[in-house]
Amino acid sequence: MMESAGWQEQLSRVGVRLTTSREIVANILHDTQRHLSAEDIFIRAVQVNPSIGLTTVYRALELFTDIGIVQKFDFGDGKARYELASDHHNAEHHHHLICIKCKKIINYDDFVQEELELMKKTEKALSKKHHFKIMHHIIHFYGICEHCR
Amino acid sequence: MMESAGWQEQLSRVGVRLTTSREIVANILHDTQRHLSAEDIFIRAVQVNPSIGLTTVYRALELFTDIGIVQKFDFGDGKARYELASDHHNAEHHHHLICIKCKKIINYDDFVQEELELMKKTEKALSKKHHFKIMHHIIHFYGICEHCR
DNA sequence: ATGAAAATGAAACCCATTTTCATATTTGAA
DNA sequence: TTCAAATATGAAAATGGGTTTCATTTTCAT
Repeated sequence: MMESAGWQEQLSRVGVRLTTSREIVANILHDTQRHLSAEDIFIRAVQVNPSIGLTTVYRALELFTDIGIVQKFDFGDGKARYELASDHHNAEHHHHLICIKCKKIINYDDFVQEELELMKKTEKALSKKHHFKIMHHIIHFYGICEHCR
Repeated sequence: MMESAGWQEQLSRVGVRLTTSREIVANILHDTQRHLSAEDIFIRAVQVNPSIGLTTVYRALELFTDIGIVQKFDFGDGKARYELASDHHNAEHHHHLICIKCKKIINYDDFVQEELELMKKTEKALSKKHHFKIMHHIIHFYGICEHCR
């Protein structure tokens, strides 16, 4: 998979070291479309380097989230999920549809164009009104999936 | 504040008992504009009835959430927050602006009209496409507040 | 009033995440 | 290159929301 390009520069720009652990985590996120938990990522990381620790995975994820190359989500099942931020790499802007029964998560990107326009407008207004520097937004739809009816 | 009206009927309709614990929790939620955690609610509940247990508060909140009269949120600070659902009682439809540093939460209701239209359209499309029965949605904006810059 | 069903409280438990701390790795200055 | 300071890592222990268990109490239809 050629490029997980970008995150390296991002790290060094922030003055943080480019380590193999971090590269492994970045690659795992880069190579999936799924919504992985820290443990999911850890399990995959161990395949690459059996000596990696869960703690390190957590730390890499926290770092990436702080820098802004990863977005952390809570879908209500008690564990956080991580995805590459939508404005990085090959990740497309999208949102989530969550089944409140089985917790299945579906990505969708319908109406993103309209949504982005409205969000941009809203962001602008909110920034001004509340003096916030807005970094990103999330939209979650909760419902019951076909299978759980 | 006169009525926490509505929740009683809602409970009995679902075949659940109307207890004083539940009333206390419902009233606390009804009387605040804040975004209370289970413990916040517990602390206030104890003022009313010192013998109430934290467990009971959690159970009432879970029940209310399941029934749909309360909405549970995760703003990323490790504890869930609860609000009356926006289509009940005196609660207005609104969304949240969250400071990623100090975790302050601000309600906003700008552009809700446009937002609701877009959301309705999106919900319809998503329902059809993914065979989901959509119950509700959330929108969170994350950024840095004036004070934390 | 009364008993079966449902709700409660305290304590024990669970489990994702964080912290601690001793060790190892990286980097830049000499 | 070499070395020391800064940074990163892993294992184990700790933390802390939230949940489960179980014995007791409350509710409500009869």
